[in-house]
Amino acid sequence: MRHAGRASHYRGCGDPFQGLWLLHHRLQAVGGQEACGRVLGRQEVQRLRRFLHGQETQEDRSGILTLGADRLREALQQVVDALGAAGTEVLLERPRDPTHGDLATSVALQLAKPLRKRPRELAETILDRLQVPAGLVSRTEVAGPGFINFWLAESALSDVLVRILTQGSAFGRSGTGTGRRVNVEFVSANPTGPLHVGHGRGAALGDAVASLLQATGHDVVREFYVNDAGLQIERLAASLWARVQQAVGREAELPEGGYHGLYLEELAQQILEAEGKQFADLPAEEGLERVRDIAVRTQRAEQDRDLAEFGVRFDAVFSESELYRGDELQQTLNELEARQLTYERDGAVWLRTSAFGDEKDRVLRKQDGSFTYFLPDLAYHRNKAGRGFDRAIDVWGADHHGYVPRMRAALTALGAADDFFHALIVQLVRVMRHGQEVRFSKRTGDFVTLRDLYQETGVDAARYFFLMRKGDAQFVFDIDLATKQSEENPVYYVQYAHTRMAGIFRTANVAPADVSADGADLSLLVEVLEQDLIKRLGELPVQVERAAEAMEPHRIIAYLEEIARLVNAWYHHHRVVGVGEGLERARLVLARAAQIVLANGLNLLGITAPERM
RNA sequence: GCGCCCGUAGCUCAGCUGGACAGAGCAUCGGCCUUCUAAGCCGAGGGUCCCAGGUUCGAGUCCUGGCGGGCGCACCA
Repeated sequence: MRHAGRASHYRGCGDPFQGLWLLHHRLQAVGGQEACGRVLGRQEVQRLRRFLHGQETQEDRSGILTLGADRLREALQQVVDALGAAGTEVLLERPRDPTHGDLATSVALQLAKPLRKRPRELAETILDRLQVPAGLVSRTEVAGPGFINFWLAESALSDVLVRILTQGSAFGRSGTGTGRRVNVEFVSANPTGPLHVGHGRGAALGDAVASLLQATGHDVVREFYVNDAGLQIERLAASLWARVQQAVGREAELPEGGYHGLYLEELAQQILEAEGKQFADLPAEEGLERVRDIAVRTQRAEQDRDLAEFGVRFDAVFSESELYRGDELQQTLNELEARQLTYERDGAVWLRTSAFGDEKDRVLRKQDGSFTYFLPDLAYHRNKAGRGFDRAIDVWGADHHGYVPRMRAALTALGAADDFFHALIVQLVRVMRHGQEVRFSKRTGDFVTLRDLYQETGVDAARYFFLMRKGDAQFVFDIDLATKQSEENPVYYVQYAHTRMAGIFRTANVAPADVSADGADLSLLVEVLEQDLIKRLGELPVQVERAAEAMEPHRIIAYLEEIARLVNAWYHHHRVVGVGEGLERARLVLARAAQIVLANGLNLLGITAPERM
């Protein structure tokens, strides 16, 4: 096991050009439309839709609320630059404390020293000079040591809802990574046995990271690498052959370092049933070869089945044996030699990885003339680069983290860009059941398989649990908690919020997809919970970008739990159906937006968003 | 011995890449189902952010040194 875990109803403004007027103002984010409410005409919606669509690839990245924070940031930046601090980048953040506004910046604090001014005075100066895009901000203040806080105008909020409903399942996507080709390699379990819980964590993480990268515009290939050559496979074959012999009553011993798992005994039985008892009489050499092929095929098929049931699909499966067939090992070696990066010592061929940041040089070809595992791995990653990938992301188990520096060093030696190779390290999983740790070990045959796990907990629960923690944190999987179909189980919380939105549409007798902002007066959404929820819903694209950049899916889980909490609270305190036509329309829009965000987020993680539970 | 990761509430873990009083879930205690699913909502208690220095206007976050836990240090894969 190399990679272990590897609008149109008018409200009486009487202006025949209201639609255009509104549109213009919305696009310019000029305020003053309060008197006209925020009733959207159908044309307006369509034009806004086109506008939004064209903007998709140039998303703002700084802001919390998508359709405006960026302009505010730029306005601030202009003031800062004019003050003679051009090197300082203005950052807008959402304060933790809501009494500090919707957006805040600490530039005045940062600039106080270099400009030799008092932070609060500087903040006032910045505010004086700031040309706040009107219609976006309703209030500003200087607070604390010199923070500048902004409160968003209501119109900015309804823009968020329109945007979400308009984009639908595409909401959350962006184009940050457009044009970048990324290979995400994960699981990559040896075909020597069933996938275990550690592989599950790698599978959930790799798949989610791949989805995050796709959502940000990257061109992604999910790849599975099969170590179908080498010592482990020989041991597997020898183990299976021994089991075949034992199954016909002969004395046979498993090889040293062999595989003791029950699955090989079962496979031996199946082989004999299919091939007849005389199979055991084959000459050892032929028997071993037959049994090796059967073992690898069988194990791969089972792994694929388990992964498919777990909801993971690979775009490519790459076999180590392809490298041998294509002579790529030798080519890689030749290339390294040509670059004079190798030398011979003690009868072995070494690679000067230490010249590229590794702690010591590494052997490529052993004394006995055979290659180390390092060379095929190198050749494989060279192959990835050759296939045109800009980046190669590998999900590895923590037990291989020490392998990262030499891989990076070797790839640098081969001329790869610094950011070409990136290893995502996944800590091994400990499994608890009934308060006791379940040990698993492939060799002793005593372990919890991935299949056991998802059959017991369900795929959604298993994936959720794997993803709710940072990959490189040690993690205890509590089977009892994951299995509980009750409020104690965190998996259902987010799904339930989604289900409740679906319930509203059932009661209202509308198809969710038919809910539209057209004709809805979104200014009626005045409740605190509603406004908080809207602000947070608008963050999805930013959250996805950040999670993709950090390659940390657990951030999406944390965000979704926050959304679910706001949704559940809103649901509990405010009714939608039967509260009066106008308000009901507006709230249906909000419910739909919430449903979209929850569904998009869950789908990104490979978790279903059920209509009913 | 060296390297990497982790150390935050009783437990499992977040903390938006240095911001304003440190959060969630579970567990504990109290309240809420004639109304869109109570798998829910509202509230309470609970903290030396491992320790000690340092950088900074500001540190859970960055630096150094300790302590504790995991993993790794092969001509094994």
